[in-house]
Amino acid sequence: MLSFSRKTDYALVALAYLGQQRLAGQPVVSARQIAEQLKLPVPLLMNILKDLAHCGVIDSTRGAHGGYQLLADPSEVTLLDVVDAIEGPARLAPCCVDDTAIAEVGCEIAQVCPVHQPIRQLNQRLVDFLREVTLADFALGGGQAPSLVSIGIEGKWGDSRLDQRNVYGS
Amino acid sequence: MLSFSRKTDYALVALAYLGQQRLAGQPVVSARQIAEQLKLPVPLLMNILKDLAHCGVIDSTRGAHGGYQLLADPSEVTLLDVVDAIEGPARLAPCCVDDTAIAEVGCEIAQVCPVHQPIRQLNQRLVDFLREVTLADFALGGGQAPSLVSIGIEGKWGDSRLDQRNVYGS
DNA sequence: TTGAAATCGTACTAAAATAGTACTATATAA
DNA sequence: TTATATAGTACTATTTTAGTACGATTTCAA
Repeated sequence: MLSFSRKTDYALVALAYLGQQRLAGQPVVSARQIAEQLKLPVPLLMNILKDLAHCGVIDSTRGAHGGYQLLADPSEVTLLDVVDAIEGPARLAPCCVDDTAIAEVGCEIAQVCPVHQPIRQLNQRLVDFLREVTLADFALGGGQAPSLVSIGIEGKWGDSRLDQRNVYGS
Repeated sequence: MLSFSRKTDYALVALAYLGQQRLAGQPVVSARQIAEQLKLPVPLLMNILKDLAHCGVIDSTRGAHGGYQLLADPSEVTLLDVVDAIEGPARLAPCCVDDTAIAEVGCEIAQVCPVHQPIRQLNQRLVDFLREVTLADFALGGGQAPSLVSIGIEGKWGDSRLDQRNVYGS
């Protein structure tokens, strides 16, 4: 539906939290602690953090007193990195990326399809956009969110809430 | 997955086709004809066209010799119109639009969530972006695609293909 | 060396959204 | 009156997403 998956959503919240904790002098945080603070299901969050670690967005330390921490500066981590880590390569349509897969499937209207090229161009703009936005834009006190304030919308903090993340049940 | 649904995809192809037909002097086209030309499942395409007509993007004529046609100039129809018609209001997360629904659900981390406001701002940028792009950008010969060529990517037409739309089986 | 706390990897199940179908009613033109 | 077309609605199947489970591995500390 042209929206982030809930997992990407969780990832952003978790990453913002990691950013806060680093500023507070406690860079390494366990999945359990994050989940408890943000009221997220623990095993799901663990999977998300695993993905993020696997893609190099965060660093993981095993064993007792282990946990996760931000690797790079928040302004170095782009929204594209996060989306790619959780949802796979961002693309408006399969044909925007996966040429071989298309060939396999064999789209019959190849000679007719009027939207292939425009959609690829759109996709490129989307990707560029996702690369512009960084974690610093999502972390309280972690930056001035340049690419966000540039649109002239500056709501106040404090009445924040997310959506239907599963904080009301299990 | 931050992508168009297949139905939106079909909608864009169909709309582009309607644009072509109008230029060719045959503005009114039946769903069956569109589906045959573009190798799309007829009943599904009909549902899509119904949605588009319902939202005023296209006009429908019933009865024999009836069909669908573009209402406005392609440069007047935005990508946001199409996405809204097919997928409902575009939003990166539920909390970007639906404040009452959030209240019902009752997100427990309201006082903590660090990403609510940034995501809403992002969403606003996305919506603005979708409003910039028009059908003219998708119709062959229907315009110079200003918002697309502006990124400097101009592939040639002709080797177009879409993705796994169901053109290879039923 | 043992136990607790943590991540790693993988596989599985459940739920939700999407894709696609079916059918009846209504309108229009010949 | 018949053929062709959309309107509306409801249903089913498929795919994707969300969430769970579990055994293995690493680390620290007693």
